[in-house]
Amino acid sequence: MTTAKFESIRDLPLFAGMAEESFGELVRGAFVQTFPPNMVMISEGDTPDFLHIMQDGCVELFSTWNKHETSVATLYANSTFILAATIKDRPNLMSARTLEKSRIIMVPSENVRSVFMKDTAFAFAIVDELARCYRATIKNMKNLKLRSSLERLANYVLKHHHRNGDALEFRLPIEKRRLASYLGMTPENLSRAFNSLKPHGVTVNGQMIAITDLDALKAFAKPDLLID
Amino acid sequence: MTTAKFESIRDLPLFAGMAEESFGELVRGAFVQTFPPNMVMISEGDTPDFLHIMQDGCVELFSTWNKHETSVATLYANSTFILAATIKDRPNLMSARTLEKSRIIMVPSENVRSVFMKDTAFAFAIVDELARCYRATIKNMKNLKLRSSLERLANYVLKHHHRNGDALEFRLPIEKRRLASYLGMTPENLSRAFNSLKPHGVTVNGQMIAITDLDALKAFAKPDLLID
DNA sequence: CGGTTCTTTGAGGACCATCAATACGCGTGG
DNA sequence: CCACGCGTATTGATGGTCCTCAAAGAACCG
Repeated sequence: MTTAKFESIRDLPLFAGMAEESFGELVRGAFVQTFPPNMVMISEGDTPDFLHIMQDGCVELFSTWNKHETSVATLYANSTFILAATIKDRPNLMSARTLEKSRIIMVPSENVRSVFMKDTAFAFAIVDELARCYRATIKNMKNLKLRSSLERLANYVLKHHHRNGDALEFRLPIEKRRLASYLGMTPENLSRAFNSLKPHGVTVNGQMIAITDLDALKAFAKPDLLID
Repeated sequence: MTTAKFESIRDLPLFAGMAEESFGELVRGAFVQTFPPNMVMISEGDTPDFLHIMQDGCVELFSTWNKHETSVATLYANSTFILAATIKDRPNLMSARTLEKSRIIMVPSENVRSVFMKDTAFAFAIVDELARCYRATIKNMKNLKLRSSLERLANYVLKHHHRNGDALEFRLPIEKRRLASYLGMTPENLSRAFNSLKPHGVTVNGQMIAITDLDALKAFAKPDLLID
């Protein structure tokens, strides 16, 4: 069966509810591709021929304008991307590069659009995913516009504290220069910002982050359910 | 027929393709409400009971955190809002206030979700609208992260030049302090920024904006299809 | 082990926010 | 019609945040 090699994504929220037949039609003509690290696989402005689903690895979405570049998001296993561009059949607004060796399932955009019309469960899952991405981006923008860079960093530390099972010590998942770009600051400033967080209960050693005073950090960061 | 008073929205992209029966079911229990100017009708954190469709007037979406407020978007006739929150049945991420007296159609969120499951054309239209909003927000974020405040203002002027049929002179649609907030700056700085645009071919007189040198403005603003 | 990239630190400057004061616009009521 | 009050817009002075440039230290990789 040709769908066998795509079993690993069958249970993702985006596909779990759809009929077996629809899934078969969706992955017809799909293929798995492995990319080496640090490879730009999508450039903004391109028309999206494939919906991308990450099976394994790490991918950064970023954008460029007038010699400036900014990191928009970092994606890990089981993420889908350029869904919106695929659906609307419009040019991608962001570029994508691998940060590590990554295995990615490429589903032809036409399949997505045609199966969407036939399978209600799939359609609903797509709406759900789009709405989720949209809301995540709104949160991101609020974060940028309402907080200083130090506050953004503090909340980033708190968020990853939770993502690591409330561990008080964890490793940064990405390079600091990319974190800086994601947070809308320069690497130099990120370095200084980490130092400025020391009085608020955060110490840094290389990639390792340690929270020494969780209450102080929370008091400073003021995390918010409608942003974080 | 109860759908008569909703005929004005029947031709909006979101509803145009759906079956008459579905439309009837959608607007069952819907109603029109008129709000006075400067009234907060949605507060972030609220659960969305109604999809809002603006028939007439002007509404600002904004957000607040830690005593700071920022303007996210300004909506005019025929816009829908809080669609994502309605679909996901999650709390609103933004507040909404009227800037002028506004007439708004309130469609029960449950109707949206149930009709969505039955009417494929409606489902597709919702995906289209969500994808559009998502992409608009990504553009907004790129604008904020990749450009200086002066560049953002220059591109704002260019965009409204096009929205007004390429008129070289037009009236600002909103107060300057809201424009400042939308662009991520203070009113004082916006005032100075307008002055700084003079060498680039823009003069300001109250609410009136005049482009005196379109080429110079474009050269400075470097507008981009993937942002603007 | 040498080269490359990333990170850190310092000095200086650009950009932007804040505060304060004045000018402007507009609607209300005297 | 004018005076007044209120919110908005502008202008200047000042300070903070953040970027740029430069150089040194640390980590990574062939």
